[in-house]
Formats: sequence, C-alpha cells, structure tokens
Amino acid sequence: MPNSAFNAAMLVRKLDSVSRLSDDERAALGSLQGQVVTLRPGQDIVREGDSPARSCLILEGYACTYGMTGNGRRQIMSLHVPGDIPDLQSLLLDVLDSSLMTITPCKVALIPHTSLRAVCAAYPGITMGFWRQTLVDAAVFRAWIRSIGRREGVSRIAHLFCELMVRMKVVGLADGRSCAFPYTQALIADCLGLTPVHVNRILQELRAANLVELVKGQLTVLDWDGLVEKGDFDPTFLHLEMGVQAA
Amino acid sequence: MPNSAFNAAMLVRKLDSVSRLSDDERAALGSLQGQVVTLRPGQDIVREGDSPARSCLILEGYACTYGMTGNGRRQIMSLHVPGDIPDLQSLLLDVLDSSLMTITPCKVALIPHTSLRAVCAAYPGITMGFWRQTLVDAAVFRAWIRSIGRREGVSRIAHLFCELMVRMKVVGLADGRSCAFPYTQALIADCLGLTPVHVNRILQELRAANLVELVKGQLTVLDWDGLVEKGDFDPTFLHLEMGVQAA
DNA sequence: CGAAATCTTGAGTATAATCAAAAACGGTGG
DNA sequence: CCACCGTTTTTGATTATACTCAAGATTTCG
Repeated sequence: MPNSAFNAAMLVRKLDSVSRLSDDERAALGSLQGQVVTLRPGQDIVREGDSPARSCLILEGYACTYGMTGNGRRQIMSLHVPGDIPDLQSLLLDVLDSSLMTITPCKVALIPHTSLRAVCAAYPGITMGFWRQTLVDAAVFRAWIRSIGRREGVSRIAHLFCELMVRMKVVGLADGRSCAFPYTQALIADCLGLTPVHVNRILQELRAANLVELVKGQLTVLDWDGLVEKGDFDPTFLHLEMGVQAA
Repeated sequence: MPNSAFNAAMLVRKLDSVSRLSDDERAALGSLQGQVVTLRPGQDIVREGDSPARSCLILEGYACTYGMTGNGRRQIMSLHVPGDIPDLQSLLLDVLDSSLMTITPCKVALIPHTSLRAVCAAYPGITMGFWRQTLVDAAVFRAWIRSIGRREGVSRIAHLFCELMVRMKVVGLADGRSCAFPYTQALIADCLGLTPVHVNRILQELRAANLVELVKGQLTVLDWDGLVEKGDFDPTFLHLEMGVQAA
C-alpha cells in the first residue's frame, strides 16, 4: 500500500475559499499523502461499524453515504462529489454509523488519520477549515431532514436538483445550466424516502412542466426560477461564500 | 448585558468523558463566561438568517432546532437537552440555516464567539472536543434522516423514544427507566414528519403494546427490548463512550 | 374556576406504496 | 452492425399508510 501524492488542489481551494490559508498551510495541505485507489460502481468504501484509520478524499467520481433499516430498506443520507471528504468524521468518531459507497467508477485518496492529525496539530487554520467542512455537511443533513419530513415528492426532487446543481457549480463541474447526473431513479428514491415508481412519475411531471431535462446521465435545468419555486429552495444551507454564490 | 460565570461542570464533563482534558484545559473551560438568560417556552433563541456573535449553552430546560417550509409547515431537526450547545456551528458558519426555540422554560448561557475562539486557539484539545460534539450532532441528523425516510410511523416514534432515553441517561436526567418528556404530540409530529393526529394514534398503539407509559410529561419505558425492536434502534450513532454506554 | 392548549375520536381522502409486467436503454460479444 | 443480456425506466391497477377536516373531551395553568 504505497502512499503517493495526489492532486490536492481541490482541497486547498475548498478550504482556502472560506478563510484564507497561509502559504505554509497551503503547502502542508498540498503535501498530504495517501493511497490512491480506483473503485468500481456500487462498491462499499467503508461500512457501518468499521473503525477506519484513514479518511477518503474523492478525486473523481460520485459516491453516497447510506444506511439500512432492520427490514432491509436503504436510506441515502448524502451524495458526494469530487473534492468531498465524506468520512472525515472518522478522524474523531471511532465507529462509523453509516456506510460509504461508490455510485460511479471512482478514484479516491485514502489519507491516514495520523497525517491529518499532524497537519491539524501544526496548523490550526487547517483544523478550522476541516471542522467547517463537517459543519456544512451537517447543514446539508438538516436541509434533507426538512425536505424529507415536510415536503411532498415533487418538491423534494426539485430541491435535490437545485442542491446538486449548485454544488456542482461550486466545484466547477457544471457547464452553464447542465451537469452530470449519474443517479438512477432508484437511487433518488433512496435519497428522498420515496419509491422508484413514484420518482418516475414525479420526473415526468417535472419534464412536462418544462422545468428540467434528464437524458443520458445529464441534468439540464430549463427553468431555474421555476425549479427553485417548486423545490422551495434557499441555498443558505450550503454556506457558500459570497463570491462563489454569484458564479 | 453583564457576563457572569455559570456552572460549566456539565460542559467539562461532556468533553472530558471522551478525550481526557488536561487540568489547564478543564480550568479554561470552567472559566468561560457568558450572559445567563432565562427564557419562556416557545421563544426563539436565534433565528434562521441571523448571524449571532455568541453560542448558546443550555443550562436548564429543553429546546429544539427547527425550520419552516414555504407553505408554512414546521420541521424540527433536533431536540436539545441540558448540556447541549445547539448552535455551536455559528462559531464557523456566518449565517444560521435554521432556528432555535425553547420548548420549556430555559436557562441558557450565551457565550461570546470571541471567548470560544480564544480557548480553542489556546487549547487544541478543547477545539477537538467541540468539533467532536458537532460531529455527534451530525450523526444524530443522519439517524433522523434514516428514520424519517425509511421507517414507518410506529418505528419512528419508538426510535425517538429510545434516543431520548439514552441521551437523558447520559446527562444524568433519567431515573431508572423513566425521564422527563416535555414534548407535545404536535411537536413529536414536527420531529418525525407526521401529523399530530397520527402521532396520537401511534402512541395509543405503543401503550396498548405495553411498551411505554406517557403521563404528566414523564416517559416511562415498560419494555426496553420491545421498544428497541419496534424502533429498530442501534445506539451506535450516539457515539457514546464504552463507560457511558454501560450506565 | 375558566380559558387555552392539548389530546382524542370519527369519517372521508390523498399521496405515495405495492405488485406486476412491459418497454427502453446500455453495454458486450459475436 | 446487430443480437443479447441485465439494468433501468415506464405503465397500469390496487392498496395502505398517513393526511385532512371537524368536533368533542380532557388537561393545564393562570
């Protein structure tokens, strides 16, 4: 398991965009090492109950955090895009309370907790940056609870579309008004507490209303304002910087 | 607005129980100052959109984090018991994405972010302790998403009862198998994405099954194993220390 | 004691789930 | 290029869980 350098530019930009890092801090982040592995779709990276000694930075591809219920139903708690560290919490929490799975082929860097702890100890600014990331994750969880708990199906899906569109723009993966959308209807159902059949019918509704187009794993928003309205969407919970919001 | 000392023993114990703090760190935490205010039930402490300069430690009473949807429905994302700092995230996130409200009369300490930042800067162990707390909060959010998204009504309520019972035990507020339960059925409904009427019917079901007793704002668990079974409850997500779990 | 809040009950309904099967799509190999 | 396979999407019919509306009973608290 050789550790190797990887492109930490995404990570640096992400933390730096919020509270300016010093040159030293940027350098320290950039020199983080980790094992880079390539994974097939539908593969567990870590599982509920595990106590991993590394956290996972997504370099390429899409993943999700999920958990099962006693009667075998799946609930996805979070979708992850490149630049995310979905299990950063395992740095401080010993046992994982949910599993992490790839959705598409993925390239991820597994960074040892020892290294992460070392940079945190040496650079408090990095600690704060990481902490802040996990706080944004928590804010997204709150938004999902609000959506799943109190919005009806159409609204939940519209809200998710808005969220993903904005997050993809932030990491530079949205091209104008469209972006990759590698999620099956069954997966969307597991995100939003619905059934695949119902998701299918709602998608038809959204298409019929000329709000979105969804072909070949590509999501195109035809009417952003309309979608925001349908989804009751307010991007506050993503805690974006002012500069990023405009873009 | 005079700052005054308050009993930070709860806070010290909470952080100390996980990763041992040094004497210096304990002292620093203990000497935190804040304005202590008393609040009536149903009062907002902070609101979505606010940018508070202080975070709130609950000394006495019960509170909740909530948000509204566009059509005026309320979703509660989190219930708070004494010892919690429900809006600690505002230390690093500028704008609140949800509101914080008292449920019962509360005594809270409003601790300036400047003070919190100062102890964090001086004592990395405290930073890690606070960070860890917010990570546990996030784990609870994930558990709620799983429950609301994929469990049916009875199970959701049973799960919430289990969660609250365990959390109350942790802070020493549960007496054997019963604890204070100051939540109305309408409030439970807003936690779990249900209607008050439906919550009422489910409670009758749980009582008929001899799982719980719920009288005069007091919850008594008659059959813990049965309740755990009904609620599909696994306490992993609370990330308790081994010592605490046994108790 | 009385008003307001909370809980309870009943009847009818809607949203979304379930079950089942057909059509379309995507990738593979001949 | 096309046939084939598994996956995903789509459609239809039926059902269940939970919602809505409305009103009465009970509790709580001043």
